[in-house]
Amino acid sequence: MYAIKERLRTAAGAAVESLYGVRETPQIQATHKDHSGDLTLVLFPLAKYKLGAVEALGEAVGKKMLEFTPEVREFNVVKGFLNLTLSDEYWQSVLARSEDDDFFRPPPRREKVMVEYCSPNTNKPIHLGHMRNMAIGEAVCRILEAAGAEVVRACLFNDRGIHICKSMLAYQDAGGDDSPEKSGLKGDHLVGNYYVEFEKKYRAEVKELVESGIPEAVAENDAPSMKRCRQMLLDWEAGEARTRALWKKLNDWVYEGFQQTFERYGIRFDLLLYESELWQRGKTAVLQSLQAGAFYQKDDGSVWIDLANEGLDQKLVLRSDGTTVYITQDIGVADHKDELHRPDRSVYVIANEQDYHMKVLKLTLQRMGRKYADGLVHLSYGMVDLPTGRMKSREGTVVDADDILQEMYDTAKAATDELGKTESLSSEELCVLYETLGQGALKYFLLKPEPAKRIVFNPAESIDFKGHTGTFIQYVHARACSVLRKAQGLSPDDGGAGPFHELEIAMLKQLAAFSETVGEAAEKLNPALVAHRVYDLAREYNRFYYELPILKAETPALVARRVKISRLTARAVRFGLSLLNIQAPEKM
RNA sequence: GGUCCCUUAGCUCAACCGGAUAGAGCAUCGGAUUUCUAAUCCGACGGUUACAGGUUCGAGUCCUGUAGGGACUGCCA
Repeated sequence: MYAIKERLRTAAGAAVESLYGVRETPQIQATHKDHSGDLTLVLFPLAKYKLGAVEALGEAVGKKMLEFTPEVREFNVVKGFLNLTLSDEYWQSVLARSEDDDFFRPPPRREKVMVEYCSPNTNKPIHLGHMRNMAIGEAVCRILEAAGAEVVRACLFNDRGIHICKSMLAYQDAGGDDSPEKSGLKGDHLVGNYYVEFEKKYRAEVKELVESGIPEAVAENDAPSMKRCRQMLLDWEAGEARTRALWKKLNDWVYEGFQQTFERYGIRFDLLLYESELWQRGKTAVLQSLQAGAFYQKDDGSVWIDLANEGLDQKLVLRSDGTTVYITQDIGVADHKDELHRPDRSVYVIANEQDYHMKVLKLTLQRMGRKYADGLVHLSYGMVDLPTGRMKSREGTVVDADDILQEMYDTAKAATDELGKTESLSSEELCVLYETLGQGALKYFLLKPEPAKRIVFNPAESIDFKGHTGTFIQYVHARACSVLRKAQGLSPDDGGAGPFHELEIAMLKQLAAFSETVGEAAEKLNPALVAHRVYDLAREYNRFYYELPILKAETPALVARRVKISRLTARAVRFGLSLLNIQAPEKM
């Protein structure tokens, strides 16, 4: 649709200039559904030249278009809107081009993009919030690739720090020789359980101290478990052998658990970054920039950046004892990423609770003279909340990723079995199907809303399989595939099939609009646009399928054309879902 | 106090650079299968786009203000 829109717009601009001598290229958009036509030129802006009534201008431009633009079959004017109807020859040419490999792809972008997403802490399992992050991150990668960009998928493991020591400490105290093999638990779940154990014990200590009259803030600092935890962090930083060995053992278990979840979810990273290897790198950079005058130092030795000119506050970048803080580490990681891959853009898929932090990071890097900082993009998304509010691991209200994947599988199985139309599938194929449907529903649920909006997930209500869902779209794929299976051996020649039915044109419009949507989604880093497009296309096909005979159409040529539209639909749906990291089943 | 995000039908979400009578799904009610997969389709019901101003041929969309919800603003990560 790119090409025709641009052509008509240019033609209209030329018509306006030849008629009135003014240079004004009108906007073009899809024609409103209640008016006849396919594309509409908006002529209101011509009013400012005082050339006469806009209706008269529309008539004149329309006549020119009809005369000189073969794609236009007829036109009508409503107020300042010039509605154009495209010719059957044009639609025939779309159909002829449709088999091209790049029919659904936008003009290629020449850029290298690094996308960092997921980035979990290694003290507890992945939860539903990460799943939204991964759904968005992976979809953005796939969309960018479809748009011709080179993509590097990066994941940063927050594998060191006080929170890691918490699970280590609890394991050291009560773990004995517990292990994933012995407990039968995935490594990340096992370690997560010890993290919860720590929090329980620690909270009890704090409560006891508070009851003995100590203020809560002091109690939180002075509780014995917390003191030991801080000591453990110091030991870790000093490289103390036993602490390091324990750290490595638990983290390796966690990584193995994460890997299983990533695989099941259909995700693989190109670049794994470990905070434990990079956390000190930012310090040198900060000290250099301090000398260069980008930062200032207080009397106690701490280093700060003043962002008052940008409407923000002062921000600490190095502690008085010379140790690093979160943003120091991020500076180091950013340098590291740039050095490794020199991406044109570096996208951070991180929840909107870090909007402020990411703003500070970008400004700080710019202040430090990092040219690559201009290419930093924070892809911010809303959190996944429960009806009761935020998920809190401490309170045990997190929705675990592995649990929800299993629940989706079970729900898909129950729904499929109830319908009972899968006799032709083997038990292996059925397992794949349940997984495909369960994840399709889940991922679509996570990707459908605009990333910026927060999502409320109610564990008591299962995610829908009907209506505006992933399942609906998958169903259309299965339906179209069924038609294609039955069409094998029929003549593929769609020549002379006669004028297009309006429902055929509606389908062709959806198919032709696809590449434009992918381009826009890549531009805006917004998978929801693809999600909506593929749904609209699926809905249109259901109408087409219901209203028109395909295999029993009047003539062989017409059968061939409608089969071709079905094949295109299946291809578009498969492609669109693949951009969302969702599988398209051939039967369901 | 400061920075930012969100608010559209009972519920969950759309609305392409500002464009025509704001559209879908769920729920409710009614209809469609001798025919290519009914996880579907068609219809009905449902709106002062939180509120008040402003900009203009035209505002859900842009600007200002107000209200409500949320996040951040730690020598935690």
